[in-house]
Amino acid sequence: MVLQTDTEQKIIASAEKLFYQKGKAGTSMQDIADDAGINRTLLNYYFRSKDQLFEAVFRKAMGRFVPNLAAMLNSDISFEEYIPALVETVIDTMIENPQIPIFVLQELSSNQERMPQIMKEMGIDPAFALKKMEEEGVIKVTGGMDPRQLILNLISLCIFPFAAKPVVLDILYNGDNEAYIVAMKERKKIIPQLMKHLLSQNQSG
Amino acid sequence: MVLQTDTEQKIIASAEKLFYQKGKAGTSMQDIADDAGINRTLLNYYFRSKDQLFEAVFRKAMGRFVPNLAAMLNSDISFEEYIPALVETVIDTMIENPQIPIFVLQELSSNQERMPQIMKEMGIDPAFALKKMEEEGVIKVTGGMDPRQLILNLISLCIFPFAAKPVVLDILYNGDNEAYIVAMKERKKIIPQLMKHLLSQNQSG
DNA sequence: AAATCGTTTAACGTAATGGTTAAACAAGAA
DNA sequence: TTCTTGTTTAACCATTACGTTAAACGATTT
Repeated sequence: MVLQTDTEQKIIASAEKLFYQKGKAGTSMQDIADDAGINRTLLNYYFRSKDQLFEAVFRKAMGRFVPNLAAMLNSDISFEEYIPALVETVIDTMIENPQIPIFVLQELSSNQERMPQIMKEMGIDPAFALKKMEEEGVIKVTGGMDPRQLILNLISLCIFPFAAKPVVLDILYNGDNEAYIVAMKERKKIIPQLMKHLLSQNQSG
Repeated sequence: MVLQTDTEQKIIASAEKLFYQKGKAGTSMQDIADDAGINRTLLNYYFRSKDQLFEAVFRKAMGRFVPNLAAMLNSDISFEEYIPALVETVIDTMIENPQIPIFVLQELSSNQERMPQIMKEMGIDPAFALKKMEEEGVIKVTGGMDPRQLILNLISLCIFPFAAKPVVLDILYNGDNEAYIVAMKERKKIIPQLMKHLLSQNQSG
């Protein structure tokens, strides 16, 4: 069952598309079947229930960007050095899947119990990561600024413009998707610069 | 009908709570009725349909933070001067209603047609605002950096930490809501500082 | 040809949802 | 008291959703 059949892939693709757009409750099994061009019962053949299908989609979505963050939090490399590469991969991932952030956040917000467990599954141990940051002197480096604020800034700058894509696209870029993408790619440079300043400025201050 | 009856307020309160948390499709009229402690039919007495009830909640939510942004975009005061006050009010609003961002973004993402119209209703004319920014020399001030990137940074830093509250709270603050709030309030200072640097640095460079 | 296995479909049952209708109820006005 | 008006409820209808069951189909194997 490791190798997915054609139909199975079509189902997942349609489920992703629709769940991302309309959410779990807003998408019916029929919708997914129609989009995949198959009969509805077939869904239950591959995934016993809507819950299971959704779970598959959700975990796949989480798996797309959590590892990046986990890698940073758990990395040996210094925080500062890690930033450019992290930003690059995160933004590239987001360009390909701009709907994932709000999809995940919406689900986590309506189903908060599940998050801690998932985080651990995905290999994030926040307490450990924070302790390590302190040991590595990130706090010193930032001249006393809470490193959590630093992380928050970084993540916010990377992800929000995608979470708010419909709004941003419409208001700031007049619906011109090309221009939007170009701008997002520009941010690969802008954000590390900004972060670098944040670190170096406080270091000397 | 301007003055809301007690029951009507209870309904709105429950509808907000549930729509924010579970989304439109994820919330049934029964859920809302139960939460408000009334009979389900009563909902249709006050709001003819679920659509109308949702519409009321949605517009109220939009009305909570769009005006702030609109005010900035349309303000006479210079961009730079405007920032601290804007950040303060936005963050205060978000602290009170942390679920609004993803609620609104989710709805806009699954129902994109409605946004342009709503924006105009709310008094935002993006083309005008951008043109005005150029005239005011924001581009000059930022030394060529696209002012849209500036806005994007500002908004991202203000809103994302709330949009991702469940995650942030759990991972960075160990579920300690007090600490989370304190951190969010700290950002009222952090963000304007950061923006100020962004402007002044590029101005002299 | 017969059997087997993976795939696909049609039809069914149950439960939940949204919305309507008509009736009960309470309080104040005539 | 009676009437009226705003509020609340119970019962009902049509639609939709999810999941199951049993049967059909097709290709490969025996």
